[in-house]
Amino acid sequence: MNQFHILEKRFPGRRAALKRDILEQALYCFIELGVEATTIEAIKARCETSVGAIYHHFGNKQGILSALFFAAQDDQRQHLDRELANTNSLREAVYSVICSYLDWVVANPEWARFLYQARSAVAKGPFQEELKDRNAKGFRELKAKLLGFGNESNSIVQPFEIVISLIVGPSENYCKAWLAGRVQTSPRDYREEFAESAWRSLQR
Amino acid sequence: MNQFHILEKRFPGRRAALKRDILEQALYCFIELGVEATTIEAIKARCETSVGAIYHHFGNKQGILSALFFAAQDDQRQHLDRELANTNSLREAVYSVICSYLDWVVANPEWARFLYQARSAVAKGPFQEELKDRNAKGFRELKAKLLGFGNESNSIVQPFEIVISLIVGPSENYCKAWLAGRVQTSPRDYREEFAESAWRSLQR
DNA sequence: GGCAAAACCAGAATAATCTTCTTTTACCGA
DNA sequence: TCGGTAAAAGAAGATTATTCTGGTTTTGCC
Repeated sequence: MNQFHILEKRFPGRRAALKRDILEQALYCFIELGVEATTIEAIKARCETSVGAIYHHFGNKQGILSALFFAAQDDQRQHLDRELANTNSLREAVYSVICSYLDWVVANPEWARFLYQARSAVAKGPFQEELKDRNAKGFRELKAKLLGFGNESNSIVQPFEIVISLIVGPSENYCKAWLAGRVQTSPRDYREEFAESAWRSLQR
Repeated sequence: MNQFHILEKRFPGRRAALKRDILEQALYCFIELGVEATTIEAIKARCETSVGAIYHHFGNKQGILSALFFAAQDDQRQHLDRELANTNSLREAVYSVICSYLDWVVANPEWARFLYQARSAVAKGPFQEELKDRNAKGFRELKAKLLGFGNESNSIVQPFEIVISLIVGPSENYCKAWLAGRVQTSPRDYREEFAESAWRSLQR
């Protein structure tokens, strides 16, 4: 199982082999050269196919970018959902949001790097609506889960608007720094610190 | 004083008028259409100049992007430095980091939006080294300031690596959400919450 | 198996875009 | 005023994205 199980899961089977290969090589290019600097030609060369095939599968460059982006985001969200499913208290839920995030980034550093890099491009591209819908759905579900612990949820400080920022903000910031090489220690090593710290920051 | 005092300060004088205008229109395009989608042609059209003039001043598209990016980042940093200069305790320093950040974003929403959007493009482009150096310098200085409060600084929880993430992570996350329209309340209204919350999260 | 329809793939042709180059013009100090 | 340097214009060239046309393979169905 290599790091491309994400693609295998999303585009399974023999028929989609080239599709997966294009995406895999495109991911490499995007990470290596940056989104703007990777050309269709470069992707084509890496997987020894034709521009026709690429455009057949993805329509245009944004199509490749978006397919990769949504695949990664969905996998991340699935991972979160699995962790979140069997939590029975607010504290557990907060811990699992943070830990599942840190774990996913450490397990999929290339994908994480790509997610950070590509977000703004996708947000401006032809799939901006889909991105908005997905994000809105994600936030709605997370909100429902966090507010679903009855009385305990009331202990949460202040308006809910800022709660998610308080929970994931620090972890997100640190993961970016780690992926950029600005700090060395793996985010996993700080699970406790981030989780505990987030929990404290929620108390009034 | 419009929102382009940042440009006036950085490229002053009559001679630089076109230069500023190009940057101003380019900023508009980048925000409106996204970095990838804005063409030199579009910028040219907006300020009624020629491609020759644009390339004379900036060399290439990345040059425009980087000039804007560094201008914004420097202004933001100057704002931080001014706030930070007259703080005399760790608590005050933490507060001023957060408040100066929130204030700057609210005062310059277009620039802030642009900063978030353009970062990854600059990080991959021909000015990546300059970006790295600037960031490294910024972190070094902030670290020195925060650790310069003698005994008080020792009360800070755990390794310093994660301290900056704990401080600015939530604010940053919330500002992005606000600029994207996902939340409505101005970041300024949550100054106290973010500052207090960050301070608490630092205590052991 | 045989057939039609759809999906798939290749590569040349086209169009959009970036960048360079040459020429002209404006500015400023001596 | 004059000479030099910077500024500006716009045509020409290079790169890159996208389309189009034609052929091949796979699939669903009888």
